[in-house]
Amino acid sequence: MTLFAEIRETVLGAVGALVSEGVLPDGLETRSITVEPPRDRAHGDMATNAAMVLAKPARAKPREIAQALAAKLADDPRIVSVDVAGPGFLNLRLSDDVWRLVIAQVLQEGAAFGRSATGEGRRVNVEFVSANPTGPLHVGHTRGAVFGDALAALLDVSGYDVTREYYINDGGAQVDALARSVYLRYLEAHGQEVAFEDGTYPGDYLIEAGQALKDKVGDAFLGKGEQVWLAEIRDFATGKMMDLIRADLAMLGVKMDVFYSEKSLYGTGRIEAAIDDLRGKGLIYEGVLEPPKGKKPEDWEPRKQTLFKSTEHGDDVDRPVMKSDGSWTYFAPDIAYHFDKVSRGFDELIDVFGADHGGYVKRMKAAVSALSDGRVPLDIKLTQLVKLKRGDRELKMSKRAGTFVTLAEVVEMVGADVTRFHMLTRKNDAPLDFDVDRVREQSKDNPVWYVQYAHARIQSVLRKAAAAGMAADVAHLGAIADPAELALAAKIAEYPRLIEIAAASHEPHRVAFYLYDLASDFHALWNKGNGEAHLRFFQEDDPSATSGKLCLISAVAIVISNGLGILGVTPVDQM
RNA sequence: GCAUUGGUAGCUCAGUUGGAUAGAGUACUUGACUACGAAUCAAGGGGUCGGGGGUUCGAAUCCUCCCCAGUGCACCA
Repeated sequence: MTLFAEIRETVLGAVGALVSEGVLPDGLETRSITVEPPRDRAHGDMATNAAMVLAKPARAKPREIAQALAAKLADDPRIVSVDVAGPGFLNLRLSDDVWRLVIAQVLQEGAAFGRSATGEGRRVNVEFVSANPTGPLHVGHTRGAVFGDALAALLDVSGYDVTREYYINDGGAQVDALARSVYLRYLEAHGQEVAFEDGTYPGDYLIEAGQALKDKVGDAFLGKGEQVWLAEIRDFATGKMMDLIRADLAMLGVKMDVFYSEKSLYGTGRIEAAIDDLRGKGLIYEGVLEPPKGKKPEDWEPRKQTLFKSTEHGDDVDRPVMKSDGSWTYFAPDIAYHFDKVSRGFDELIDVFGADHGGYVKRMKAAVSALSDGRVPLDIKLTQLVKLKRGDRELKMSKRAGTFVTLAEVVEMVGADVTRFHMLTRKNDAPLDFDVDRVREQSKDNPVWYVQYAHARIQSVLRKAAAAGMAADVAHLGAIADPAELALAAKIAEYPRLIEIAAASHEPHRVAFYLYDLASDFHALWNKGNGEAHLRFFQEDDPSATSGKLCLISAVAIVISNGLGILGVTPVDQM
């Protein structure tokens, strides 16, 4: 339980006491009572809205309830003062020892500080990246990869049982195009002149695959028709591309637990089974869709299709699962795949998509809702575009022109840590500028360095103290006494709550912003030591004060390290 | 036309899920190194939270209607 939750229990206890005394009526709804840090620290350490929330149902004035609660709360040894403020806020000031205990707790728990059991071991599947196996990952995929991985880590520390999963789109027409492209490279490896037509992939990255194919099959496919080689080259090529993609992910430090093949759904009755499940629920029918209003496709004509009644589960129109020629649409295997996820017993599903797939969200949610009878929630997180820049120059991405920048290139330029952190300095659904020059800057313009610098500074002090034979010792926590020091401790105390909120909202970027704030508070305290010598962490002539203050900064370092761990960034001891 | 994501300081963006006088960074101005790492810090100005209406003790946040921008819109994935 976080410190805030503990104090909230205390507040609820005070409410209960007033109920039993008859001051407040019984049966009050207390769910919306919150205890949180006040926006302005001058108001105190924590604030609760209890009196205002209870005022209406209790038919009493908020400030009167607040007064009564204040009297009760003042009895708690951890609370040194309670003020009624504004419309009925209760501002609590906590004893210094509360913060010192938090520091002790951080030192004791170390890497476990901030972990919680709020997930209650629920099984959650996070599907992300899932790029087509037709080439290396580019910067767009990078954002999805970083976001998904950090979200998975966030859920992991919050007590969920997390599976990281990649869906390989190896069943559609694009892998046929890949196979044909590799065949061309294969011919090239045999010294033939080839031309890459529309619908093929002209990228250089397939040259190696063509050569490898030649090494494997020799001249067996020369002069042969597609029916001879297509299936085999398709498998060969997608295998090669997945090797490439795995290597890209490894560069970023992303490890998938499951790679799930779309192809494995075909010819195994699994798509049929999924559709049958929907049919059994009366959600499959033959019908003709209305043409979209406004912009009508030029070749539109009424066609009878097999449709999924997704409108029953919140979609805007019903969606085709089978084409008029009797083959499956791309949506059918996706339904089967999510049916499989539900069948595997996950309690929650998360899909991370690029923003260009936003139009796909409702039908996917409808499918999961129908397949699981509303039991399994599916959250779909969209990652917006990344605008890659170098200074003022935008690096335009064009697949056709072959000028797209790969994940590997970005990581080689700036490193995995910088890439990961920077990708998380924006909310997932806000566009992101990624300036390869700026992110390498070593200044506070650059949040990565700023946070890393705080960590390195702390290690520097710890090294210096160690050389003088001093180390952190919780026996001297009393040395943390200045308001500025206690404020930093209070910031540390917010960390577990921040993690809970970030996990609940599926928003890892909150961790990055928190770390920046924490680093900022630390740097501020450091500089205060320039003017006020007693605030310096290392006191040459006072070992006991030093060992107490070292506890404080060690705790900062631990929290930075834990937070960076969630983001997948390695803290540095020296810069 | 429909759906969807955005619109917050000159610029780039947060905003603790409905809380108090809306915050950072950047830029600009002015200060702090005989100093635990100045790769840092402190101070200052800067806002009709796109606009109107509604819900209530209380709205950047929820509802509704407009405006602007990105994305997507039957047998392609």
